[in-house]
Amino acid sequence: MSEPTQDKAQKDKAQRTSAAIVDAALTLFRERGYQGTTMREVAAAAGVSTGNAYYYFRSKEELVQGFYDHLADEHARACAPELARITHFGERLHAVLTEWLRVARPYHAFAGRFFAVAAQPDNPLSPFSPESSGARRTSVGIHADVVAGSDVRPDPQLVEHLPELLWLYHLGMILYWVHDTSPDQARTQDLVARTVPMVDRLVRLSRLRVLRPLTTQAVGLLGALRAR
Amino acid sequence: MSEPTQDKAQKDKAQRTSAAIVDAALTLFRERGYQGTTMREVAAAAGVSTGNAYYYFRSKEELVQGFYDHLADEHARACAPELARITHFGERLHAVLTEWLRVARPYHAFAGRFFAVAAQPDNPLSPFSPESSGARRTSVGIHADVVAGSDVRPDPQLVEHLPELLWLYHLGMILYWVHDTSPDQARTQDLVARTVPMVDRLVRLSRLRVLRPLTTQAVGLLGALRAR
DNA sequence: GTCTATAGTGGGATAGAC
DNA sequence: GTCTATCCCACTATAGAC
Repeated sequence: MSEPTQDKAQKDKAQRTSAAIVDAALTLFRERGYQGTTMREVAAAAGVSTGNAYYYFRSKEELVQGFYDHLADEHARACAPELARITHFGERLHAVLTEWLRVARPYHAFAGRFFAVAAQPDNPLSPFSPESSGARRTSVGIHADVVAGSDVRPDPQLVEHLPELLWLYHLGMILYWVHDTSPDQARTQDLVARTVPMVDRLVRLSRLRVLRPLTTQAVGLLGALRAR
Repeated sequence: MSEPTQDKAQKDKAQRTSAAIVDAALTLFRERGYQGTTMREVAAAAGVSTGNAYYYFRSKEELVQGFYDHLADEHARACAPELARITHFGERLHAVLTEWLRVARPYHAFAGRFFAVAAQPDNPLSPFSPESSGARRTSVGIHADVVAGSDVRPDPQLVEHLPELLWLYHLGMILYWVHDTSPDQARTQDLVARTVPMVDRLVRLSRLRVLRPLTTQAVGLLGALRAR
Protein backbone atom coordinates (compact mmCIF):
# COMPACT_ATOMS: atom_id res chain seq x y z
CA MET A 1 0.00 0.00 0.00
CA SER A 2 1.23 3.47 -0.82
CA GLU A 3 1.15 6.36 1.58
CA PRO A 4 -1.41 9.17 1.25
CA THR A 5 1.39 11.71 0.79
CA GLN A 6 2.59 9.82 -2.26
CA ASP A 7 -0.94 9.70 -3.72
CA LYS A 8 -1.24 13.42 -3.14
CA ALA A 9 2.09 14.14 -4.78
CA GLN A 10 1.08 12.09 -7.81
CA LYS A 11 -2.27 13.84 -8.00
CA ASP A 12 -0.56 17.21 -7.89
CA LYS A 13 1.82 16.18 -10.59
CA ALA A 14 -1.03 14.92 -12.77
CA GLN A 15 -2.85 18.19 -12.36
CA ARG A 16 0.26 20.14 -13.26
CA THR A 17 0.82 18.00 -16.34
CA SER A 18 -2.80 18.39 -17.42
CA ALA A 19 -2.65 22.16 -16.90
CA ALA A 20 0.63 22.38 -18.81
CA ILE A 21 -0.98 20.63 -21.78
CA VAL A 22 -4.00 22.93 -21.78
CA ASP A 23 -1.79 26.01 -21.43
CA ALA A 24 0.41 24.90 -24.30
CA ALA A 25 -2.64 24.16 -26.43
CA LEU A 26 -4.26 27.53 -25.75
CA THR A 27 -1.05 29.38 -26.61
CA LEU A 28 -0.55 27.44 -29.83
CA PHE A 29 -4.22 27.71 -30.82
CA ARG A 30 -3.98 31.48 -30.42
CA GLU A 31 -0.72 31.64 -32.38
CA ARG A 32 -1.56 29.41 -35.32
CA GLY A 33 -5.21 28.41 -34.99
CA TYR A 34 -6.82 25.08 -34.19
CA GLN A 35 -6.18 23.33 -37.49
CA GLY A 36 -2.63 24.63 -37.70
CA THR A 37 -1.70 23.14 -34.35
CA THR A 38 -0.72 19.48 -34.14
CA MET A 39 -0.99 17.28 -31.09
CA ARG A 40 2.74 16.59 -31.42
CA GLU A 41 3.43 20.31 -31.08
CA VAL A 42 1.10 20.68 -28.12
CA ALA A 43 2.74 17.75 -26.36
CA ALA A 44 6.24 18.98 -27.16
CA ALA A 45 5.46 22.50 -25.94
CA ALA A 46 4.06 21.03 -22.72
CA GLY A 47 7.17 18.87 -22.32
CA VAL A 48 5.35 15.53 -22.56
CA SER A 49 4.97 12.78 -25.14
CA THR A 50 2.04 12.70 -27.53
CA GLY A 51 0.89 9.49 -25.92
CA ASN A 52 0.83 11.27 -22.62
CA ALA A 53 -1.27 14.10 -23.99
CA TYR A 54 -3.76 11.48 -25.13
CA TYR A 55 -3.74 9.96 -21.67
CA TYR A 56 -5.22 13.20 -20.33
CA PHE A 57 -7.35 14.22 -23.34
CA ARG A 58 -8.90 11.53 -25.44
CA SER A 59 -8.98 13.71 -28.57
CA LYS A 60 -7.81 17.02 -29.90
CA GLU A 61 -11.34 18.30 -29.66
CA GLU A 62 -11.48 17.38 -25.99
CA LEU A 63 -8.69 19.86 -25.41
CA VAL A 64 -11.28 22.52 -26.21
CA GLN A 65 -13.05 21.47 -23.04
CA GLY A 66 -9.98 22.74 -21.19
CA PHE A 67 -10.45 26.10 -22.89
CA TYR A 68 -14.13 26.10 -21.98
CA ASP A 69 -13.52 25.49 -18.27
CA HIS A 70 -10.59 27.89 -18.22
CA LEU A 71 -12.76 30.63 -19.71
CA ALA A 72 -15.66 30.02 -17.33
CA ASP A 73 -13.37 30.29 -14.29
CA GLU A 74 -11.65 33.40 -15.56
CA HIS A 75 -15.02 34.95 -16.31
CA ALA A 76 -16.35 34.20 -12.83
CA ARG A 77 -13.27 35.78 -11.26
CA ALA A 78 -13.59 38.87 -13.46
CA CYS A 79 -17.27 39.31 -12.59
CA ALA A 80 -16.96 39.07 -8.80
CA PRO A 81 -15.78 42.64 -8.09
CA GLU A 82 -18.30 44.11 -10.54
CA LEU A 83 -21.20 42.23 -8.99
CA ALA A 84 -20.11 43.31 -5.50
CA ARG A 85 -20.24 46.93 -6.62
CA ILE A 86 -23.37 47.25 -8.77
CA THR A 87 -27.01 46.74 -7.76
CA HIS A 88 -28.99 47.91 -10.83
CA PHE A 89 -30.15 44.78 -12.64
CA GLY A 90 -29.46 45.98 -16.17
CA GLU A 91 -26.03 47.25 -15.22
CA ARG A 92 -25.17 43.98 -13.52
CA LEU A 93 -26.17 42.03 -16.64
CA HIS A 94 -24.24 44.45 -18.83
CA ALA A 95 -21.13 44.09 -16.67
CA VAL A 96 -21.27 40.29 -16.83
CA LEU A 97 -21.55 40.26 -20.62
CA THR A 98 -18.87 42.92 -21.08
CA GLU A 99 -16.48 41.00 -18.87
CA TRP A 100 -17.12 37.87 -20.90
CA LEU A 101 -16.28 39.70 -24.12
CA ARG A 102 -13.08 41.04 -22.56
CA VAL A 103 -11.95 37.68 -21.20
CA ALA A 104 -12.79 35.81 -24.42
CA ARG A 105 -11.30 38.34 -26.85
CA PRO A 106 -7.85 36.68 -27.20
CA TYR A 107 -9.52 33.47 -28.32
CA HIS A 108 -11.92 34.95 -30.87
CA ALA A 109 -9.85 33.76 -33.82
CA PHE A 110 -10.37 30.09 -33.04
CA ALA A 111 -13.71 30.41 -31.28
CA GLY A 112 -15.50 29.27 -34.43
CA ARG A 113 -13.97 25.84 -34.09
CA PHE A 114 -14.73 25.83 -30.39
CA PHE A 115 -18.35 26.68 -31.08
CA ALA A 116 -18.63 24.03 -33.77
CA VAL A 117 -17.46 21.42 -31.29
CA ALA A 118 -19.87 22.67 -28.64
CA ALA A 119 -22.79 22.62 -31.08
CA GLN A 120 -22.58 18.86 -31.53
CA PRO A 121 -25.31 17.24 -29.45
CA ASP A 122 -23.44 14.01 -28.76
CA ASN A 123 -20.43 15.95 -27.54
CA PRO A 124 -20.05 16.33 -23.75
CA LEU A 125 -19.12 19.93 -24.51
CA SER A 126 -22.60 20.73 -25.78
CA PRO A 127 -24.05 23.46 -23.58
CA PHE A 128 -27.36 21.59 -23.71
CA SER A 129 -26.00 18.26 -22.54
CA PRO A 130 -27.95 17.28 -19.40
CA GLU A 131 -25.19 17.29 -16.82
CA SER A 132 -22.55 19.02 -18.89
CA SER A 133 -19.30 20.30 -17.51
CA GLY A 134 -18.94 22.62 -14.57
CA ALA A 135 -18.67 25.48 -17.05
CA ARG A 136 -22.42 25.53 -17.59
CA ARG A 137 -23.20 25.48 -13.88
CA THR A 138 -20.66 28.24 -13.35
CA SER A 139 -22.29 30.37 -16.03
CA VAL A 140 -25.88 29.81 -14.85
CA GLY A 141 -24.63 30.49 -11.30
CA ILE A 142 -23.26 33.87 -12.34
CA HIS A 143 -26.63 34.81 -13.80
CA ALA A 144 -28.37 33.61 -10.63
CA ASP A 145 -26.10 36.04 -8.78
CA VAL A 146 -26.97 38.80 -11.24
CA VAL A 147 -30.64 38.40 -10.31
CA ALA A 148 -30.22 37.71 -6.58
CA GLY A 149 -28.01 40.69 -5.84
CA SER A 150 -30.02 43.14 -7.93
CA ASP A 151 -32.82 45.66 -7.35
CA VAL A 152 -35.47 43.73 -9.31
CA ARG A 153 -38.11 41.40 -7.92
CA PRO A 154 -39.52 39.68 -11.00
CA ASP A 155 -42.73 37.71 -11.31
CA PRO A 156 -42.40 34.84 -8.77
CA GLN A 157 -43.13 32.14 -11.34
CA LEU A 158 -40.37 33.61 -13.49
CA VAL A 159 -37.69 34.09 -10.84
CA GLU A 160 -36.87 30.40 -10.65
CA HIS A 161 -36.16 30.15 -14.38
CA LEU A 162 -34.63 33.57 -14.92
CA PRO A 163 -30.97 32.55 -14.45
CA GLU A 164 -31.32 29.89 -17.12
CA LEU A 165 -33.15 32.28 -19.44
CA LEU A 166 -30.38 34.85 -19.00
CA TRP A 167 -27.84 32.13 -19.73
CA LEU A 168 -29.70 31.33 -22.96
CA TYR A 169 -29.62 35.02 -23.83
CA HIS A 170 -25.89 34.97 -23.10
CA LEU A 171 -25.50 31.99 -25.46
CA GLY A 172 -27.25 34.00 -28.16
CA MET A 173 -24.75 36.82 -27.69
CA ILE A 174 -21.91 34.31 -27.96
CA LEU A 175 -23.39 32.93 -31.17
CA TYR A 176 -23.38 36.44 -32.62
CA TRP A 177 -19.88 37.12 -31.26
CA VAL A 178 -18.52 34.01 -32.96
CA HIS A 179 -19.70 35.34 -36.31
CA ASP A 180 -18.65 38.92 -35.61
CA THR A 181 -15.78 40.03 -37.85
CA SER A 182 -15.78 43.71 -36.84
CA PRO A 183 -12.59 45.00 -35.16
CA ASP A 184 -12.45 44.01 -31.49
CA GLN A 185 -15.93 42.58 -32.01
CA ALA A 186 -17.38 46.06 -31.64
CA ARG A 187 -20.69 44.95 -33.19
CA THR A 188 -21.31 42.45 -30.42
CA GLN A 189 -20.63 45.16 -27.87
CA ASP A 190 -23.24 47.31 -29.62
CA LEU A 191 -25.68 44.43 -29.64
CA VAL A 192 -25.20 43.87 -25.90
CA ALA A 193 -25.65 47.58 -25.19
CA ARG A 194 -28.86 47.58 -27.26
CA THR A 195 -30.44 44.41 -25.91
CA VAL A 196 -29.60 44.62 -22.20
CA PRO A 197 -32.06 47.51 -21.65
CA MET A 198 -34.77 45.49 -23.43
CA VAL A 199 -34.15 42.53 -21.14
CA ASP A 200 -34.07 44.83 -18.12
CA ARG A 201 -37.42 46.37 -19.10
CA LEU A 202 -39.03 42.98 -19.80
CA VAL A 203 -37.95 41.57 -16.43
CA ARG A 204 -39.26 44.62 -14.58
CA LEU A 205 -42.57 44.49 -16.48
CA SER A 206 -43.02 40.78 -15.81
CA ARG A 207 -45.01 41.58 -12.63
CA LEU A 208 -47.69 43.39 -14.62
CA ARG A 209 -51.00 41.58 -14.75
CA VAL A 210 -51.40 42.09 -18.52
CA LEU A 211 -48.19 40.20 -19.21
CA ARG A 212 -49.04 37.24 -16.98
CA PRO A 213 -50.38 34.98 -19.77
CA LEU A 214 -47.30 35.57 -21.89
CA THR A 215 -44.99 34.83 -18.94
CA THR A 216 -46.90 31.69 -18.07
CA GLN A 217 -46.74 30.50 -21.67
CA ALA A 218 -43.02 31.18 -21.91
CA VAL A 219 -42.26 29.44 -18.62
CA GLY A 220 -44.34 26.46 -19.69
CA LEU A 221 -42.44 26.28 -22.93
CA LEU A 222 -39.10 26.31 -21.12
CA GLY A 223 -40.29 23.43 -18.93
CA ALA A 224 -41.30 21.44 -22.00
CA LEU A 225 -37.99 22.18 -23.66
CA ARG A 226 -35.99 20.96 -20.72
CA ALA A 227 -37.86 17.74 -20.00
CA ARG A 228 -36.05 14.81 -21.60
CA MET B 1 -10.24 25.67 -79.60
CA SER B 2 -12.82 23.11 -78.68
CA GLU B 3 -16.37 23.17 -79.95
CA PRO B 4 -19.23 24.35 -77.75
CA THR B 5 -20.81 20.91 -77.88
CA GLN B 6 -17.66 19.42 -76.43
CA ASP B 7 -17.65 21.97 -73.61
CA LYS B 8 -21.24 21.14 -72.90
CA ALA B 9 -20.56 17.44 -72.81
CA GLN B 10 -17.71 17.96 -70.39
CA LYS B 11 -19.89 20.12 -68.17
CA ASP B 12 -22.56 17.44 -68.12
CA LYS B 13 -20.01 14.83 -67.25
CA ALA B 14 -18.64 16.98 -64.43
CA GLN B 15 -22.13 17.46 -63.05
CA ARG B 16 -22.84 13.76 -63.21
CA THR B 17 -19.59 12.92 -61.43
CA SER B 18 -20.23 15.51 -58.75
CA ALA B 19 -23.78 14.24 -58.21
CA ALA B 20 -22.56 10.65 -58.03
CA ILE B 21 -20.12 11.58 -55.27
CA VAL B 22 -22.78 13.41 -53.25
CA ASP B 23 -25.23 10.54 -53.68
CA ALA B 24 -22.67 7.99 -52.56
CA ALA B 25 -21.74 10.16 -49.58
CA LEU B 26 -25.35 10.62 -48.46
CA THR B 27 -26.03 6.89 -48.66
CA LEU B 28 -22.88 6.01 -46.72
CA PHE B 29 -23.44 8.76 -44.13
CA ARG B 30 -26.91 7.40 -43.49
CA GLU B 31 -25.64 3.82 -43.28
CA ARG B 32 -22.60 4.28 -41.07
CA GLY B 33 -22.54 7.91 -39.98
CA TYR B 34 -20.23 10.76 -40.89
CA GLN B 35 -17.20 9.65 -38.88
CA GLY B 36 -17.60 6.05 -39.91
CA THR B 37 -17.43 6.91 -43.60
CA THR B 38 -14.05 7.42 -45.27
CA MET B 39 -13.37 9.48 -48.34
CA ARG B 40 -11.88 6.38 -49.95
CA GLU B 41 -15.21 4.59 -49.48
CA VAL B 42 -17.20 7.51 -50.83
CA ALA B 43 -14.96 7.72 -53.89
CA ALA B 44 -15.09 3.96 -54.45
CA ALA B 45 -18.89 3.87 -54.14
CA ALA B 46 -19.12 6.72 -56.64
CA GLY B 47 -16.74 4.89 -58.97
CA VAL B 48 -13.99 7.53 -58.91
CA SER B 49 -10.59 7.93 -57.29
CA THR B 50 -10.14 9.72 -53.98
CA GLY B 51 -8.09 12.38 -55.73
CA ASN B 52 -10.98 13.00 -58.07
CA ALA B 53 -13.41 13.31 -55.17
CA TYR B 54 -11.12 15.99 -53.74
CA TYR B 55 -11.14 17.72 -57.13
CA TYR B 56 -14.86 18.38 -56.65
CA PHE B 57 -14.99 18.81 -52.86
CA ARG B 58 -12.04 20.36 -51.14
CA SER B 59 -12.75 18.55 -47.88
CA LYS B 60 -14.94 15.90 -46.37
CA GLU B 61 -16.88 18.59 -44.56
CA GLU B 62 -17.60 20.34 -47.83
CA LEU B 63 -19.50 17.24 -48.92
CA VAL B 64 -22.07 18.23 -46.34
CA GLN B 65 -22.88 21.19 -48.55
CA GLY B 66 -24.26 18.68 -51.01
CA PHE B 67 -26.61 17.39 -48.33
CA TYR B 68 -27.64 20.93 -47.47
CA ASP B 69 -28.60 21.84 -51.04
CA HIS B 70 -30.24 18.46 -51.62
CA LEU B 71 -32.41 18.95 -48.54
CA ALA B 72 -33.42 22.50 -49.47
CA ASP B 73 -34.56 21.39 -52.91
CA GLU B 74 -36.46 18.41 -51.62
CA HIS B 75 -38.12 20.60 -49.01
CA ALA B 76 -39.18 23.19 -51.59
CA ARG B 77 -40.73 20.45 -53.74
CA ALA B 78 -42.56 18.98 -50.75
CA CYS B 79 -43.97 22.37 -49.71
CA ALA B 80 -45.35 23.43 -53.09
CA PRO B 81 -48.62 21.43 -53.03
CA GLU B 82 -49.27 22.36 -49.39
CA LEU B 83 -48.79 26.07 -50.06
CA ALA B 84 -51.05 25.89 -53.09
CA ARG B 85 -53.81 24.45 -50.90
CA ILE B 86 -53.68 26.42 -47.63
CA THR B 87 -54.29 30.14 -47.06
CA HIS B 88 -54.31 30.49 -43.25
CA PHE B 89 -50.95 31.95 -42.26
CA GLY B 90 -50.36 29.77 -39.20
CA GLU B 91 -51.33 26.63 -41.08
CA ARG B 92 -49.01 27.50 -43.95
CA LEU B 93 -46.12 27.99 -41.55
CA HIS B 94 -46.98 24.77 -39.77
CA ALA B 95 -47.07 22.86 -43.05
CA VAL B 96 -43.66 24.18 -44.10
CA LEU B 97 -42.04 23.19 -40.82
CA THR B 98 -43.74 19.80 -40.71
CA GLU B 99 -42.60 19.04 -44.24
CA TRP B 100 -39.05 19.98 -43.28
CA LEU B 101 -39.14 17.56 -40.36
CA ARG B 102 -40.44 14.80 -42.62
CA VAL B 103 -37.86 15.37 -45.34
CA ALA B 104 -34.96 15.68 -42.90
CA ARG B 105 -35.85 12.71 -40.70
CA PRO B 106 -33.64 10.11 -42.46
CA TYR B 107 -30.61 12.29 -41.83
CA HIS B 108 -31.22 13.06 -38.16
CA ALA B 109 -28.54 10.66 -36.99
CA PHE B 110 -25.73 12.58 -38.61
CA ALA B 111 -27.36 16.01 -38.49
CA GLY B 112 -25.31 16.89 -35.43
CA ARG B 113 -22.15 16.84 -37.45
CA PHE B 114 -23.86 18.74 -40.22
CA PHE B 115 -24.93 21.42 -37.80
CA ALA B 116 -21.48 21.66 -36.26
CA VAL B 117 -20.04 22.31 -39.69
CA ALA B 118 -22.69 24.90 -40.47
CA ALA B 119 -22.05 26.70 -37.18
CA GLN B 120 -18.49 27.59 -38.17
CA PRO B 121 -18.43 31.20 -39.31
CA ASP B 122 -15.53 30.83 -41.73
CA ASN B 123 -17.27 27.93 -43.43
CA PRO B 124 -19.18 28.70 -46.63
CA LEU B 125 -21.89 26.45 -45.22
CA SER B 126 -22.65 28.85 -42.40
CA PRO B 127 -26.28 29.92 -42.74
CA PHE B 128 -25.16 33.45 -41.78
CA SER B 129 -22.47 33.75 -44.45
CA PRO B 130 -23.28 36.83 -46.56
CA GLU B 131 -23.92 35.22 -49.91
CA SER B 132 -24.16 31.64 -48.76
CA SER B 133 -25.33 28.81 -50.92
CA GLY B 134 -28.59 28.67 -52.77
CA ALA B 135 -29.99 26.68 -49.88
CA ARG B 136 -30.45 29.80 -47.78
CA ARG B 137 -32.13 31.73 -50.57
CA THR B 138 -34.38 28.75 -51.24
CA SER B 139 -35.40 28.61 -47.59
CA VAL B 140 -36.02 32.36 -47.20
CA GLY B 141 -37.95 32.20 -50.47
CA ILE B 142 -40.26 29.53 -49.10
CA HIS B 143 -41.03 31.72 -46.10
CA ALA B 144 -41.65 34.69 -48.40
CA ASP B 145 -44.21 32.51 -50.14
CA VAL B 146 -45.73 31.55 -46.79
CA VAL B 147 -46.40 35.24 -46.12
CA ALA B 148 -47.35 36.32 -49.64
CA GLY B 149 -49.94 33.62 -50.23
CA SER B 150 -51.53 33.92 -46.80
CA ASP B 151 -54.47 35.76 -45.24
CA VAL B 152 -52.36 38.09 -43.09
CA ARG B 153 -51.35 41.66 -43.89
CA PRO B 154 -48.71 42.45 -41.27
CA ASP B 155 -47.34 45.86 -40.27
CA PRO B 156 -45.84 47.33 -43.50
CA GLN B 157 -42.46 48.00 -41.92
CA LEU B 158 -42.37 44.37 -40.81
CA VAL B 159 -43.51 42.72 -44.04
CA GLU B 160 -40.18 43.28 -45.77
CA HIS B 161 -38.25 41.49 -43.03
CA LEU B 162 -40.78 38.84 -42.10
CA PRO B 163 -39.45 36.08 -44.42
CA GLU B 164 -36.01 36.38 -42.90
CA LEU B 165 -37.43 36.47 -39.37
CA LEU B 166 -39.43 33.31 -40.11
CA TRP B 167 -36.29 31.72 -41.50
CA LEU B 168 -34.48 32.56 -38.23
CA TYR B 169 -37.36 31.00 -36.33
CA HIS B 170 -37.01 27.93 -38.58
CA LEU B 171 -33.28 27.80 -37.74
CA GLY B 172 -34.19 27.81 -34.06
CA MET B 173 -36.47 24.82 -34.62
CA ILE B 174 -33.64 23.05 -36.45
CA LEU B 175 -31.27 23.74 -33.56
CA TYR B 176 -33.75 22.10 -31.21
CA TRP B 177 -34.34 19.22 -33.63
CA VAL B 178 -30.62 18.50 -33.83
CA HIS B 179 -30.54 18.00 -30.07
CA ASP B 180 -33.83 16.11 -29.94
CA THR B 181 -33.35 12.47 -28.96
CA SER B 182 -37.06 11.59 -28.62
CA PRO B 183 -38.41 8.89 -30.97
CA ASP B 184 -39.08 10.32 -34.44
CA GLN B 185 -38.17 13.71 -32.95
CA ALA B 186 -41.66 13.94 -31.50
CA ARG B 187 -40.57 16.71 -29.12
CA THR B 188 -39.68 19.00 -31.98
CA GLN B 189 -43.07 18.36 -33.53
CA ASP B 190 -44.63 19.38 -30.21
CA LEU B 191 -42.50 22.48 -30.09
CA VAL B 192 -43.56 23.47 -33.60
CA ALA B 193 -47.22 22.89 -32.79
CA ARG B 194 -46.85 25.03 -29.66
CA THR B 195 -44.92 27.92 -31.14
CA VAL B 196 -46.55 28.34 -34.55
CA PRO B 197 -49.76 29.75 -32.98
CA MET B 198 -47.65 32.23 -30.98
CA VAL B 199 -45.93 33.41 -34.15
CA ASP B 200 -49.26 33.59 -35.95
CA ARG B 201 -50.74 35.73 -33.18
CA LEU B 202 -47.71 38.02 -33.01
CA VAL B 203 -47.75 38.65 -36.76
CA ARG B 204 -51.46 39.42 -36.76
CA LEU B 205 -51.09 41.76 -33.76
CA SER B 206 -48.16 43.60 -35.36
CA ARG B 207 -50.56 46.17 -36.90
CA LEU B 208 -51.75 47.31 -33.45
CA ARG B 209 -50.62 50.79 -32.52
CA VAL B 210 -49.49 49.72 -29.03
CA LEU B 211 -47.00 47.26 -30.48
CA ARG B 212 -45.50 49.72 -32.94
CA PRO B 213 -42.52 50.75 -30.77
CA LEU B 214 -41.61 47.13 -30.13
CA THR B 215 -41.86 46.28 -33.85
CA THR B 216 -39.76 49.30 -34.77
CA GLN B 217 -37.14 48.36 -32.22
CA ALA B 218 -37.02 44.76 -33.40
CA VAL B 219 -36.78 45.74 -37.08
CA GLY B 220 -34.00 48.22 -36.25
CA LEU B 221 -32.15 45.50 -34.40
CA LEU B 222 -32.42 43.16 -37.36
CA GLY B 223 -31.00 45.85 -39.63
CA ALA B 224 -28.06 46.40 -37.27
CA LEU B 225 -27.47 42.66 -37.06
CA ARG B 226 -27.31 42.25 -40.79
CA ALA B 227 -25.05 45.21 -41.63
CA ARG B 228 -21.47 44.03 -41.99
C1' DG C 1 -3.21 1.29 -9.70
C1' DT C 2 -1.32 5.70 -11.75
C1' DC C 3 1.23 7.52 -15.09
C1' DT C 4 4.67 7.84 -19.34
C1' DA C 5 6.97 6.61 -23.69
C1' DT C 6 7.46 4.43 -28.26
C1' DA C 7 6.16 2.51 -32.34
C1' DG C 8 2.64 1.93 -35.21
C1' DT C 9 -2.11 2.38 -38.21
C1' DG C 10 -5.51 4.58 -40.92
C1' DG C 11 -7.48 8.11 -43.32
C1' DG C 12 -7.80 13.17 -44.76
C1' DA C 13 -5.60 15.70 -48.02
C1' DT C 14 -2.15 16.94 -51.96
C1' DA C 15 1.30 16.82 -56.09
C1' DG C 16 1.95 15.97 -60.38
C1' DA C 17 1.55 12.74 -64.48
C1' DC C 18 -1.69 11.94 -68.12
C1' DG D 1 -10.97 15.99 -65.21
C1' DT D 2 -9.04 11.90 -63.67
C1' DC D 3 -5.64 9.06 -61.84
C1' DT D 4 -1.57 7.14 -58.83
C1' DA D 5 1.40 7.74 -55.27
C1' DT D 6 2.51 9.76 -51.20
C1' DC D 7 2.54 12.91 -47.19
C1' DC D 8 1.12 14.16 -42.74
C1' DC D 9 -1.02 13.84 -38.53
C1' DA D 10 -4.96 12.35 -35.42
C1' DC D 11 -5.30 8.58 -32.88
C1' DT D 12 -4.15 3.64 -30.85
C1' DA D 13 -1.80 -0.45 -28.97
C1' DT D 14 1.09 -1.75 -25.82
C1' DA D 15 5.01 -2.15 -22.98
C1' DG D 16 6.95 -0.58 -19.10
C1' DA D 17 8.24 2.98 -15.19
C1' DC D 18 6.93 4.62 -10.68
